[in-house]
Formats: sequence, structure tokens, C-alpha cells
Amino acid sequence: MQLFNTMSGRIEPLAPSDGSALRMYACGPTVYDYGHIGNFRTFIHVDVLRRYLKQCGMAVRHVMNVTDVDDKIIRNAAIAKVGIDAYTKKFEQAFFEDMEALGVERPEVVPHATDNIAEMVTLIEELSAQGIAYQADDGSWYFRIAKFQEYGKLSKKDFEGMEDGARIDVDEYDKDAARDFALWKSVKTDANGVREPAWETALGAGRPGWHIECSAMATKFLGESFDLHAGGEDLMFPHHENEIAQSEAASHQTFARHWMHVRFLLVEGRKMSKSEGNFYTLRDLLLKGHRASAIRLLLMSVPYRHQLNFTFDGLAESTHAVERLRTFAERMRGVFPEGLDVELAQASEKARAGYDAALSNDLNTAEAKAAIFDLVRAGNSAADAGTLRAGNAAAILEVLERFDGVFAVLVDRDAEITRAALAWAEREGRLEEASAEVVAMLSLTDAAIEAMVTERTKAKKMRNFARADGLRNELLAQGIVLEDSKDGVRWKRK
RNA sequence: GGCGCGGUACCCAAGUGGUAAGGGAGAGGUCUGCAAAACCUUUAUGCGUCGGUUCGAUCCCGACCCGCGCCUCCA
Repeated sequence: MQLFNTMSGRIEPLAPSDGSALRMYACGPTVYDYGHIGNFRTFIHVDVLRRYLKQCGMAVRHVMNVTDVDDKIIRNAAIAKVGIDAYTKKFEQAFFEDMEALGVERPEVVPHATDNIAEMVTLIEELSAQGIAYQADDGSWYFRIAKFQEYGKLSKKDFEGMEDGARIDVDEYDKDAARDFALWKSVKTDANGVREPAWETALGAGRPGWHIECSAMATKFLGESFDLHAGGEDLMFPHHENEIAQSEAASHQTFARHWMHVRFLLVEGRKMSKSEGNFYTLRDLLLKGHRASAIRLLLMSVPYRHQLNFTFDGLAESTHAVERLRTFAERMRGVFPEGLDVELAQASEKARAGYDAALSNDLNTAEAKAAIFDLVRAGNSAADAGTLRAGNAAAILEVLERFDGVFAVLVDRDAEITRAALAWAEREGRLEEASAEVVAMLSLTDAAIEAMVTERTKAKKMRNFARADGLRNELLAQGIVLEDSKDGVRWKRK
């Protein structure tokens, strides 16, 4: 498997250096609010990577942190008048519910920043012993960038020509140099005299800086040197650069050998932001009737190194694509004459090979998807022509299963996921954000739908088409589509 | 200002030094009680613009135009 490495700027082989499991660290969420689709694009692409590695027979040890203390959390918790524990717990739970809804596998290790304060303190002490960390007058600890010659090697920034203070008000801090970043923030008291959450440590009372937690936790769970570090492109600088500085200055070893960065998504051609009015959480979309599976497919269809332009046209397109794949998979599960059509067997092998070639080549999800759709057409054509044999159907299902091992959209959990989102909205008093169609569509239970379908089939048998069509239209009005076939009636939610 | 990415049909989007994957949408057709699904046909002499290299460029080089990202919290 070949993957682009931000550090070298080249596509390079990715393999476990210890010969057993690939050790990877991915920056996780800061749990201060509900996750938006941009967040999930990154997590989905990391999921694509880990799923494909496993499919290639590689064991994976994937660590993803949860940042459960930072400025926003402290501020928001104070506003909500709850402790930061209670505050973050709610959003962390929501985050993992969303990940589950989007089919993102849970990493092997999910450490919390607040559970690893001791490790961070030890790391800062080590840096201090080497004269790289220093304490400023306010009690906070900073990293002295001048002591780390390779600073900027990941983001390819040359700080020689940059003047301190160009963008930062130097006087605002007690740092020795403007670019020096905080390792440990000494405890402060806000305008109302309320003391911030703080840990009493050898460094003084305070809380960790953002960057140190990833260095400490990655090292704790993966060692001082590991295979891959991933995250959103915005984290490249300063976050990942700072992680490298802290870790390598302390250990004198290469922190991560391979760096993967997922590019941002745009919404309708513009950067997603609350002020643009184009900011969407997963829950926003689910309540509007968009399906989790279609959102996953859309977010992963454009390869991770390309910007993705998220549009509602694109989402509708993905909805149809998922539907077509599911319809095809179901068709292949049908009964066919024994035997094997050689030409079609070659087509399914070609699709499998195309799928693997695409993903092996820097995770080209668009090409992998195209290979599978070639197979969909070939399989459907053969089934229509009557040349498809049981052996072909089995082979095709095998290819589809491999495809779905990474894409994970074939199993239909959409109604269940949307129901859960509605239940959440109800609990939160946000039900008015849901579209009327969604509420209507899910108000019918599967059993109720099936009863109506049976009744229509009866009417149809008696050639009472007026009655049959009436029932079909009634269901359609509630978002249920019927399809007649030789093998009976299928129904699905629109 | 510095660093980086991209401009491919109606829309989304792969890709390659030898003449354009895939998906969606539209149109026509097959099938069907009617629909739906599925399939077939069809939609870029063309890949931002202008030069250059080459037997040949969308793909390489240069300039320019446009869009976007990072440089500050941010996936």
C-alpha cells in the first residue's frame, strides 16, 4: 500500500516498522460541541485507511485522543454552569454516536487528555532538563523554538525570514520569542473571580497546552517512534509541527515516519462557517432527511488529498448511488442457474483488481468506486440477458463484500440512525428542526408498511388495479416506494 | 507578502505523453396492467487562457487569469 507522506512530499510505501502491527495516531475531537461534516470527512478518511490496511492483512494499532480540556471547553462549561467533566461527557458521547452512524470504526485506543496529565508533566520536565522548556513570569511553561533546529520541516516553513510580531502582539505574552508555544498554562482566574479548572503538579497549578497532550499520549501508547500520524490539513501547522518539536527534542528519535493530512471540505464552494450559514453537523443533515449512508459515501468519494465540495446535489447523487449498490447486491443474492459465465467471471475479477489497485495507490476512493460500478453494470446486464450463473453471483458478492469492508454502505441502517436522531432532537427540544417528511416517513413502522404491501398484493392478484394503485400512492405519500418484481414486492424508504 | 492545492461535459468527479473512468441529471428505447427497478443508446474533436518542448500534450515547461487552503483557535 502506497500513501502520500506530507513530510517527504512523496507517495511512499506504508508498512509496520516492527513487522507486526501498524502503529498510527490520529488527532481526535475536542469535545466542546457537536461534530460537523468537515470533522467527519477527516475521520472517515482515516477510517478508510485503517479498514483498507486491515483488508490487506495488516494489524493496526490506532490511537485517537479525545481532547477534553481546552479554552473553549472551559468557557462553554462555565456558561452552561457545569463542570468540564459533565460538559465534555455529553459531547463525547454524541461524537461517538455520530461516528457509529457514519460507519467509522472505533480506534483500538481512545485516551483522554485529562487522564494523561502525569505523562505530559514528565515530558515537559524532560524538555526543561534539556533547557528547551522554560517557565515565564506568569508561571506558564513554553517551548523554546530556537532550540529545535528542524522546526518547520513538516509544513515546509522557513522561519528565518519571518519577523516576530508580524501577526501576533508580542507584548501580550511573557514568552521569550513570539513563536514559542505553550506547554503548560498556569491557572487563571476569570473576570468574575472564578478559578479555571487546574491540576496541581510539579510544574505548578495549571493545565496542559494543546500540543503536549498528543505528544505525550502518542508516545505512551505507541512509543517514541511510530509509523503514521494523521489529521486534518489545518493541523499540519502549528499543531503537528509542535508535536514533532516536543517529541523529537525530548527523544532524539523520529516521532512519526509517515504523515497523512486530509484536506478540508467546502460547502457549496465556500469554506464552511457559522457566519456563512453553511455550517452543518451530522445531526442537522439527518433531521433534514439525508441518510447517514449517503453522507458517508459522499464524504469518502473524493480522495482525501483533494478538497471536497459538499453540495446537496452531490448528496442526492450519493443517495442514488447507495441505492443502486444495495439494489444490485440484493439482486445478486437471488437464485441463478448453476455454472459460471467465463466473461462475467473475468469482469468481477477485473473489478476486484481495479478496486485494490485504486485503494493501494494513495487511497483513490473515487477510482475504487468506479471499478465497483463497472461491475454493477456488468452484473445487471448479464442478469438481464440471462447469462448470469450462480458461480458469478457468488463471485460478485465476494467482490462487493470486499468493497463494503472499506466503503461500509451496503447494510441499510439508515432508518434506524435517523430514528435515533429524531429521538435525540425530541430530548433536546429541537424537534422543530426536523423536516415534516422525515417525521412522517418514520412514523410508519415496518410492520405497518408490510401489512399495506400485503393488502395491495392481494388487490393486484384480483386485478383490482385501482385499489392496488391507491394503496401504493398512499405509501408513496409517506415516502415509501414499492417495486414489483418476479420475486415479489420490495419496498424502501425514499 | 510567504508556502501549498486546484481549474476536465448540465452537475459531481477520476485519469494518462498517443487522443477522455465512474456517478448523478436530461433525452430516446427495451421490459412491465401501470409504475418503480434494471438494461441499451445518447450528452467534452474537448480537459482555464496564451506560448514552448515533442512525431504527438488535457497530462511536461513558462507566463497569465480565476478559485481555494495554510501562515491565528479550527478536521
